[in-house]
Amino acid sequence: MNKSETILKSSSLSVTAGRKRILDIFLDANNALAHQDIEVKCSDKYDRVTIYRTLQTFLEKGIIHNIPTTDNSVRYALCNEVCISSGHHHDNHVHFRCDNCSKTICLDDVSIPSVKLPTGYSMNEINMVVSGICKTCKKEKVPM
Amino acid sequence: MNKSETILKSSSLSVTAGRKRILDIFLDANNALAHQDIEVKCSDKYDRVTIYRTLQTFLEKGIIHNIPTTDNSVRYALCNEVCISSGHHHDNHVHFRCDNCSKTICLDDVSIPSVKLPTGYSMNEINMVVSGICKTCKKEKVPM
DNA sequence: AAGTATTTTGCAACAAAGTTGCATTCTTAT
DNA sequence: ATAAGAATGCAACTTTGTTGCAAAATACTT
Repeated sequence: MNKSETILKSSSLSVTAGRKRILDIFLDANNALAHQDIEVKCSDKYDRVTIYRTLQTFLEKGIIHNIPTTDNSVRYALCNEVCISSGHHHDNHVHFRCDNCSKTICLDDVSIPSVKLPTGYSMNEINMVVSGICKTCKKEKVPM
Repeated sequence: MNKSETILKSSSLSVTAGRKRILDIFLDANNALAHQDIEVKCSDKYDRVTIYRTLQTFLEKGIIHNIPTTDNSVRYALCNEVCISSGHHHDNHVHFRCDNCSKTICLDDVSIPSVKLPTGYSMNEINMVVSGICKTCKKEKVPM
């Protein structure tokens, strides 16, 4: 039983070829993926509608979390073990979006600092997205 | 010369009825607006395409800024005077999205705390969106 | 291991959101 | 007042997202 299968079972989802495939795509990726990215990688085998529904299911089960964007193309990334095993979100990390390669990644080690809201507001979730130049792109520009 | 006209002129944009209207909608609003919200308020008079282009122009001129969302419907809000007069963004405030009324607002007085990125990353912009229950919705639930 | 109930999937049809080119209209500057 | 340039509306189109339903796959029971 491979990893994707284990995750699906532990989230009490039935194991189907499509779900395994999509989950594997996430496991292989080193950055957050938009619906579009997934479609490109497997629309030959799985229907667009299936991808929508699968992402929705994964979100609800806490297998992936979404990252807000400013360009109407929400990104999704695998949650950490804690989220997956508990079935709900514990993510508290900063996301980074590279202005150069436009990849979005989870900075698992950078946690979101707390903020004090004005009186009367109560807080549920915090989302923080930093943009700039990523490690890889910076390296590629400094050479020689 | 009213406010919208002043803003347009100071951003060196030509003053048209459509731009004035859309800008007035923002000036009147006490929360961030999605394209859809604007369309509802004026698609009888102005074409959908014009709204897209106007928002794009306002963004580029630093009249409005966009707020990332997780539901593929970016919100826009007026920038503060500093942005508008300087022609580029100086926003550094936290945004709040109410889970109840789903309005998004700028918390102009809450500034985004700084974060330390891992080595190799350089920072350009930070975006922070907090969700929870807003002042107004909380009040409405506590009565009697 | 077979049969059945339940879930998931694919398809089709549709609705909504966003884009592009071009002719017309409006602004601005002279 | 006019001419040059910019903005708008329209049409056509592409992309993105949604829904209902029949067929297929999965999981559960015995």
